[in-house]
Amino acid sequence: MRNESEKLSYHHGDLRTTLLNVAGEMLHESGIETLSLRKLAARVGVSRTAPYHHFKDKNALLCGIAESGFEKLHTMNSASFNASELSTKQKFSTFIHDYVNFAKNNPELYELMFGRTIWKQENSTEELRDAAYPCFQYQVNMTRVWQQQKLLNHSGKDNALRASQVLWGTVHGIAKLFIDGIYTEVSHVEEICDHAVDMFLNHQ
Amino acid sequence: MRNESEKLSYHHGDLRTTLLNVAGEMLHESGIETLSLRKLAARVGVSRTAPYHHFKDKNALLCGIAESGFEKLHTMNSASFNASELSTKQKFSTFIHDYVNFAKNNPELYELMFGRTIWKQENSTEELRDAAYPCFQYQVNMTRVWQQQKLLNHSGKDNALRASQVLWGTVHGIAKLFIDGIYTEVSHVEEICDHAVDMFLNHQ
DNA sequence: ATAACGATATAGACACCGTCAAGTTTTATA
DNA sequence: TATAAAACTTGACGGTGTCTATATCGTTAT
Repeated sequence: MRNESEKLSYHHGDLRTTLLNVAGEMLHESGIETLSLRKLAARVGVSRTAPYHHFKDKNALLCGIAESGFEKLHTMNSASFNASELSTKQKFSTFIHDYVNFAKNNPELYELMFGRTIWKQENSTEELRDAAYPCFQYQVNMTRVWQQQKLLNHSGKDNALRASQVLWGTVHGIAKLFIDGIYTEVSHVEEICDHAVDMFLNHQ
Repeated sequence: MRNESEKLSYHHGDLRTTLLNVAGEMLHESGIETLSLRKLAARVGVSRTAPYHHFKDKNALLCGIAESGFEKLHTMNSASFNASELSTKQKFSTFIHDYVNFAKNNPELYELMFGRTIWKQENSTEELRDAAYPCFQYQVNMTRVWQQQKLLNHSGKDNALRASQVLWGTVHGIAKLFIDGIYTEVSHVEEICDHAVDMFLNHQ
């Protein structure tokens, strides 16, 4: 057990958790580009190489941060989808808005969660995939329900997987265009989301 | 004037163009993460700091590469939109497929063109913006025409800018999910695009 | 109680990176 | 032909991730 007076002891006590938390803070504050293991270690008050006893490498640490992001996103999605006071149409609209707003409010975390840093070239850890895949799958399940309820515009054949990939592509794309600085007028986010909802709904 | 026998002269002769071309090759070969000015200089056969006489910094070089990408994309978009043998519906479908395929076939270039490296924090050069903005605007113009021809599903009010932002978001998002390694089955690209077209078309 | 051991933390070193400053060589201009 | 400008060079600095070897602490077995 550690207490305040032992702060300067050789062993930190709970370095893994602290690293994840502080790295998350630094990510939120100044972005993934400037986040370095050395600065993280300095801020935590530990040597440059200490983090390597808790994470295989920088990538593993990043995966750890992203992991908690997926849990957060998954929780958010299921909360609105199970909100009994919302109509089906409202649930769909809420999904679109919530998703993009999640990205808007946690831009650096979102960038990390869905960026090539983690996913390109087999960089994702098994733990990360275990957190991410159920989150992806949940979106497919929601889409299936919306299709069954004839909520979405389409010509004939239903395909929940393909439709969810298009929907996800849309929210992901809108989010990315804002996060990466291509769309600069953040005030238009809600309007664009409203328009997306309108364009996908079946108006017959 | 330079010729083959003068390859080893002190002055390169056309270093700026060569840097852009070789950097473009290296980008295509192994991605933006591993592209360094030092390796580029070595491959061109010039000192580490020589590029700085033609580009303010690494970012300016990257903007130069991206610039040509936007010209290529703009050309592609206007070519299909002006193809007289295509129906309106076919033009819309071609836009969606072509856009995503452009990204699929030039993943690293696309990543650079629309990535935060360039757009975040005022990194884009004026020349880049002069190439990119007309390309963005063209997509708005195409969308306006599609709306006027009642091609797109929606409830009532037309808004070309907002609709084009949603469409762009969709193709951008689909492209990014593939490029960044989240969607791994590249063989499904065409199917997803077909579905996107179907979901956006007015089927009445 | 103490010896041994594994987990945790450390400093040193290496190979990269972008880029600044100062100096050299070539070309263009007056 | 003298001078200035443009193109290119080497040297240096501070930053990065991460490998290796070493030191310390906490726990567990004798």
